[in-house]
Amino acid sequence: MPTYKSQFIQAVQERGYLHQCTDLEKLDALASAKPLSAYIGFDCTAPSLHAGSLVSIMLLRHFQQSGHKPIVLMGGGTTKVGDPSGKDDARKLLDEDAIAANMAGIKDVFAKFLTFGDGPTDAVMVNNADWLDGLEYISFLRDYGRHFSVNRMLTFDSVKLRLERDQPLSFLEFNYMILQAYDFLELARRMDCSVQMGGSDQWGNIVNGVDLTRRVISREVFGLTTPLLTTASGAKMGKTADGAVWLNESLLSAYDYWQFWRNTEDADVGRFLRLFTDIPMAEITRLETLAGAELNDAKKILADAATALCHGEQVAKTARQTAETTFEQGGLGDDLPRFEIVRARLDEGIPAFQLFREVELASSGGEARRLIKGGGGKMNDAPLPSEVHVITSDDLNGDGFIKLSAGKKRHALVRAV
RNA sequence: GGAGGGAUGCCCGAGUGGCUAAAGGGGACGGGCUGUAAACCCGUUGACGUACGUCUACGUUGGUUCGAAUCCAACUCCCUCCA
Repeated sequence: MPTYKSQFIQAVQERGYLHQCTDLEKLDALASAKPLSAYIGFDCTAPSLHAGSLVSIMLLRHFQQSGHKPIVLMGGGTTKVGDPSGKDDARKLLDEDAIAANMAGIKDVFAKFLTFGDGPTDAVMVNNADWLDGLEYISFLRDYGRHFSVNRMLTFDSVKLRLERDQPLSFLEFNYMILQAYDFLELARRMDCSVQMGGSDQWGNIVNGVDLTRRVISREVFGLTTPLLTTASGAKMGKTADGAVWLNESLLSAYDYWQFWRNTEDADVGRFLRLFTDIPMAEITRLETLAGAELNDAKKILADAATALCHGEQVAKTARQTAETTFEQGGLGDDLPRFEIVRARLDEGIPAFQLFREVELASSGGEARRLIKGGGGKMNDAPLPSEVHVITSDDLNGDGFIKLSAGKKRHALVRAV
């Protein structure tokens, strides 16, 4: 493994963030010589970022820790166009209100990973709507459109793959890469930004920005991409039972977030420790030599560290305690979802399938029935004899709770009020 | 503007008048094995009802028929070729 002069490239290399770079040696030399600015763009297509974006966020974090200035670019403008990369269908167009709401949800996360402020290496956040919204069509085409070759644009994966599969690509989406390229130029001008980073699916877009910046202002800027993350068994990274692994606690509880990392596949533990925690390399190297069941300890450390970054130390600790009481002692952790049921109803009795739906362990009565019939529904850790079994206040345990479980991992607590 | 092809459940994809809540696969969920892992094996996978059952569904709207995802008409969107 080669060694690099700059702390940043060294970290990027050894922790597994590097997929492609437009000129690694030169960027390394530059990064060791002076503080740089680098940006990553985030589109506002959802009310929160999810684990898939975490690689990018962590990359900015390392960048800052290495003494450089990270720029978070909110795609308030580009989101209106829609990135065609890696998709067969055009995303449905979001209106301005939805974009603004999404952006508000996304913004908060960054404060946990980066230090914002006015200092030389403090992170800043900008919104490309600031310069994209006011563009004038004809002058934009004349000034910048002439630098883009359609012949070349057609060869980029984001476009080529669509066309090859006979999937529609609107002219609107076709323009996305031009706007993203323009973003880079604009940031180079405004903030002396010299690096754009992003996921490997952004390579084409990034290269376009590098080219455009060179052509228009004759400045050399760099692109660096991270590998596309999948789990060792090939699944897309960032899914839980209920969907995406959101970073906002309002969409995914810290306990579920902790659980997500705790359930990492064996083969991914080392890789994830490098990418998603600040744990020193020497320690990681030691942790990943653990074998068999001992690897579970490494998974807990991974979950602790990742959760602490996103939700705070204390929250991570509580999540861990809940997991340990729930799984290792069969108890009731504090973080399990709780539901209150009116005592009178419970005295009367509620059919099991009905209660399962109410505590959100099943999304419909039918699903709850199937779950219980298939032996996956438990009350107070005992399998339910039938989906119509009536649950009453007699089932409350010594602490005044009824514990309901769907499978081994999903639990909820019911209390009478 | 003209000619042809297409739209099916979370996704892909079969199905050309009743036996179709719709083959098959993927995904997801549950069970088994384990270490809260992977791989593998088994099961489930529209909603509501304890159940015989009822309702909603094959792009949209109408029509033919005892009966339509399947036939007809119009419309919407997409693809291909021509102008």
